[in-house]
Amino acid sequence: MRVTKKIKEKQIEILGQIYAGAKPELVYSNPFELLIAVILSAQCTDKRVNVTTARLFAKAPDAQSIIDMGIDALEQEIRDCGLFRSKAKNIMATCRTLVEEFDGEVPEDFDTLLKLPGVGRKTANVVSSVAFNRPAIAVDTHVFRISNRLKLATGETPMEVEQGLMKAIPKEKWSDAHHWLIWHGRKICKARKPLCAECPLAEVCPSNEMK
DNA sequence: CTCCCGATAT
DNA sequence: ATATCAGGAG
Repeated sequence: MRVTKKIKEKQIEILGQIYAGAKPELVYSNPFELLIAVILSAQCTDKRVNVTTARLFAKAPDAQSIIDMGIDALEQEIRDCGLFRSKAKNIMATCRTLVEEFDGEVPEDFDTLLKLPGVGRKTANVVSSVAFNRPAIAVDTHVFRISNRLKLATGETPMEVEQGLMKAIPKEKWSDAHHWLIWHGRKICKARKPLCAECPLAEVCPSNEMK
C-alpha cells in the first residue's frame, strides 16, 4: 500500500475518533510532578510510575525536599521503576538546577527544559505540551513504532519521525495526536503482538497483516 | 553504539 | 525465557 497524503489524513481522522479525549496516564498535580514522573517513566510502565510517585511526593513534594532526602533515599524510593541509579542521579541534579536557577519552578522554555539532566527531547516535549499547553509531538517508543508502521511518518530516529509527524498533522492537533498514537500503541498496535484483526485502522495501514 | 534495570506480559 | 515498558547519557 502506498500511503498518500489522503490516506494519512484518514489515519489521523480515525485515530481522533477512537481515542477522543485521550490524555496522559501518568498522575501529576503540577509541572514539577509531571517532570519527575516522565523522567521515571523511561523503560517503565506508567502504572508502576504512578505507584512510585504517589509514595515519593507524599514524602517530598517539591525540588528542595527531594534534595533534602538525599541520593541514597531517593534511589530506594524509585527502585521499582528500574534504571534507578541513573534516574536518581538525574532527578537530583535536575532538582538542584531548578532550585539554583529557576527558583524551584519548572522552566517553560523548550530549550531550557532540554538542558536539565535526564531530560531529553521526548521528556521536554511532554512537559512542554502537557504542562504548558504548547503544540508539540513527543516521540516515545509507541509513537515511533506506530508512525513507522502506519507510514504516517517514517524515520530511523525519533527526531526524524517527529519532523515527519509535524508535517503530516495540523499544528492544532499535534498534542492530541501524540496521545492518540500512544493509546493506539498500548491498546491495539502493540510492539510484540499487534491486534491487526481488531484494528480500526486496518484499511489504511500498510503494515496490516490481515486481508 | 552500549549501558542503565526492575516489573510485567507473553 | 525473553521482549518490552511514555529514554537519556557517555
